[in-house]
Amino acid sequence: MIHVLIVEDDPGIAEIHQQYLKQVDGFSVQGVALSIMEAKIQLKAKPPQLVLLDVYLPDGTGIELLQFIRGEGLAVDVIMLTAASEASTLQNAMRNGVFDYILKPIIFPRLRDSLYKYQKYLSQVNQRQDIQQGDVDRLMPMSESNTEQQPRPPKGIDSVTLDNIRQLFLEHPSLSADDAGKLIGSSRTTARRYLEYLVSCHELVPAVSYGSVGRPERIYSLKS
Amino acid sequence: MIHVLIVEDDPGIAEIHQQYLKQVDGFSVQGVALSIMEAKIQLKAKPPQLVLLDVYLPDGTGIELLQFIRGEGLAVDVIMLTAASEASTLQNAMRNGVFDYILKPIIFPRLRDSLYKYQKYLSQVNQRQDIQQGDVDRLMPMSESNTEQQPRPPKGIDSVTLDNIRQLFLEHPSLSADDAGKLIGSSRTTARRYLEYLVSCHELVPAVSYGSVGRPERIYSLKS
DNA sequence: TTAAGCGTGAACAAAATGAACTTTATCAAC
DNA sequence: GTTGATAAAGTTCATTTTGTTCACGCTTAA
Repeated sequence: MIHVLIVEDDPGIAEIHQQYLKQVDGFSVQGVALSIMEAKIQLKAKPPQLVLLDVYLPDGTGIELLQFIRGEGLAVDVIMLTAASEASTLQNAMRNGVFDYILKPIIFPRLRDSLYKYQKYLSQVNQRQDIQQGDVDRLMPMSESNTEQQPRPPKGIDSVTLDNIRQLFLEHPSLSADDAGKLIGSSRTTARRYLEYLVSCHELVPAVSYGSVGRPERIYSLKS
Repeated sequence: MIHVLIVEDDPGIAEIHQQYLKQVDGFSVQGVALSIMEAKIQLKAKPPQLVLLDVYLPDGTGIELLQFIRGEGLAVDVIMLTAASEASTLQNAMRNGVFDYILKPIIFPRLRDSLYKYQKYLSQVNQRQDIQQGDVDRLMPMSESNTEQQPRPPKGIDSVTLDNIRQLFLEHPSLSADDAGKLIGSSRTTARRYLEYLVSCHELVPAVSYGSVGRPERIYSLKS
C-alpha cells in the first residue's frame, strides 16, 4: 500500500483528489495539508511515500515545498497537480525530480495512469539491488523510449511539413491558410490541412477576419 | 551552444569525455573538475547549462554535489556518468532531477543520444512560455508508454555503400533518394535506406519539396 | 556442396499533395 | 427582407512520390 499526502489549499479540490485516490488500488490517503506549514509538519511527523502537490498555496509555492523536501533528503516522491502552466515552473519541478506533472483541471484517467506508473516504478526499483543500463533506460526520464516516441501524426500529415508550419508561428503571430501555404511553398489546400490539424490539437486557435465583401478569412494564431 | 562542465576524478576518463563532447554539434566543454571542491568553485564562478557528473569522487559523492546544486537553486541540468549501479543511487539521482543516468563503461552512441535528447528538450522548453498537458507528457519522466524500444543495430547497412552515400554530400548540398540512387548506381530503395539511416543518426536532415501536384519529394541535406 | 546470413531492388501498397470544383458566409443594392 | 455579386472556405480525386515487402544472388563458414 502506498501512502499519499495531498497538499492543496482548496478543501473542495482536496476532497476530489481524495475521492480519486480511493478509486485506485494500492493507494491510501495518509493526510491532507492545506498549506505549506501544515505539509511540513505532516512530512516530518510521518513521511508518506508520495505527495500530490499543488503549486499555488497560501503561504508559498509548491516548488518551495518540493525544494524543502529535497533539502531535507526525505525519501519522498512527488507528483505535481497544478494549474501552473509556465514552462519555467515545469522546468524547476523537473530539476527537483518530480515524478509527474499534471495540469488542472485534473482528468481522472490521466491521474490514474500516473499512479499506476508510479506503482510500477516503485516495484521495479525495490526489486533490484543492482541495476544495468537497460533498467535505467526503462526507469529514467528522457531515456530512449520516452523522448523518441512522438505521438505519430495521423495519415495525411507529414512530420516535416508539420514542423514547417509550426516554425511559421515563431515569426508570424497569425496567418491565413493562403499566407501559410505561400510561406512554406505549398498550396493553400495543404497548408489548410495542417492548420486545421493543429487546431484540432489545440495548438492553434482560429479567428475570422471580415473583408469588405465575400466570405470572411479564417486566421490562425498560437493558442494563449 | 550548450556549455558543459565535466566532473570526473580520473583525468584520463575526463579527457575521453571531452573528446566525445567535441564530436557532438552544439556542445562545448566549459571546464573539467577533478573533485567536488573544484566543481563547486567552477559552478559558482560560471554556471554551465549541463554537468556530466561522476558519482565516486575523492572528496565525496556526485549525489552530494547534485544536492548542493539543487540546494543552491542553480539553473543547471545534470547527466550522471558513473559506475554506480546501486538502485538506491539511481533513485536518489532521480529524486534530484537528473536528466539521464549512464553507466560506465560509457558507450559513445548512448551518450550522444542523451546529449541530442537534452538539446531537443532545451529547445522545446525554451520555445514556449506556457505549456499544455501534451507538452508536459512529451517532456516528462515517466509519461506515456514505457515499453521497450528496439535496439536496432545497423543491419542492412553496408559500410562501403554508406561511405558512397556520404561522399555524395561533399559535392551535392542536397539530394532526393532518387538522385542519390542514380549517383551511386543503386536503386532508389537502397539509397533511401541509407539516407534514412543517416537521418536517424542526426547526420542528415530531411526537407520536403512541393511539386505542382502529387506527393512531395523528400530532400536530404547535411545537418546545419 | 550445402546452409545460413545479408544487402539489394523490382514490384507493390500506401500516403501526401494541389488543381479544379462545390459550397458557404459576407456585403451591398434594391 | 430578398437577391446577387464576391471572396474565401471546404472537398474531391488524379497524380506523384514515398515506404515496404520479399525473392534473388552473393558471400562466408562448415
